[in-house]
Amino acid sequence: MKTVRNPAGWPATQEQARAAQDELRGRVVLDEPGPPPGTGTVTGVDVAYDDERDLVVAAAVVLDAVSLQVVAEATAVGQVSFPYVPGLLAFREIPTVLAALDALPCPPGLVVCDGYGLAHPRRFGLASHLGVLTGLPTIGVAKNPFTFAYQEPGAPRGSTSPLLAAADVDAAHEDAHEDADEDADEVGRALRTRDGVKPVFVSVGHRVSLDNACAHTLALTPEFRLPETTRRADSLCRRALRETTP
DNA sequence: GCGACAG
DNA sequence: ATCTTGTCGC
Repeated sequence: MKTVRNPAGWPATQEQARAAQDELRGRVVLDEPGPPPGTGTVTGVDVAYDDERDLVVAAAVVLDAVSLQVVAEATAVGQVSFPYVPGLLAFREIPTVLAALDALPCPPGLVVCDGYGLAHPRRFGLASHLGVLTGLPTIGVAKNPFTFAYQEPGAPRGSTSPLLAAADVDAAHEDAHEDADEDADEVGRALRTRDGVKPVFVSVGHRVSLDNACAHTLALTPEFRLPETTRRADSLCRRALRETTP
């Protein structure tokens, strides 16, 4: 496990980071359904921080999509090079996550991120960003709704409700249709993965439809609220952080 | 101006 | 994210 360096030209300021998002956003592919749920492999990525030493450890864990058994895993260590700013999470996590993905001995298949994709202030969250940089199909599964409005889904597992972002009133030309409920965009879904338990917040990253993103998330939550991919990656990067003693 | 704010 | 005791339940 070797330490990572940022890609050349990686943004150093918030202004550069927002500009990078605005430019890369156009490369997101939204018209592909993505791999069918229950086929191939699914990979979870997550990171853990050491504030004392400004270290970040990333983990990538590949699961068989049917058995959810671990097929492969890898970790990477990096220096934290960006502060936590809501909306700019990717610039803190992605360089080390890329290194962990590179260290895998097999293709990742669908990548499940801890955070957002389209459900983002500039429609370019962590999952979208990772997808554009790798070309891989990605989705985001977040634990919190951020600032997006949503109705509480029904109590049974599998229930959903749209995550709504206020539409751009200036560009929407709402006058063209008088229908109600046309003044908001569905940027993701609140998805109940366990009966009566707080939902997770699913959004598309890259090259996956929202329906498929939700189906994958349900297939990954036979027992717990969070996807098995996220749980495995979370425990691995925490363990790797504990065992990192420079 | 003030509050809210993925991880 | 991370800091943390006990507790309830399978």
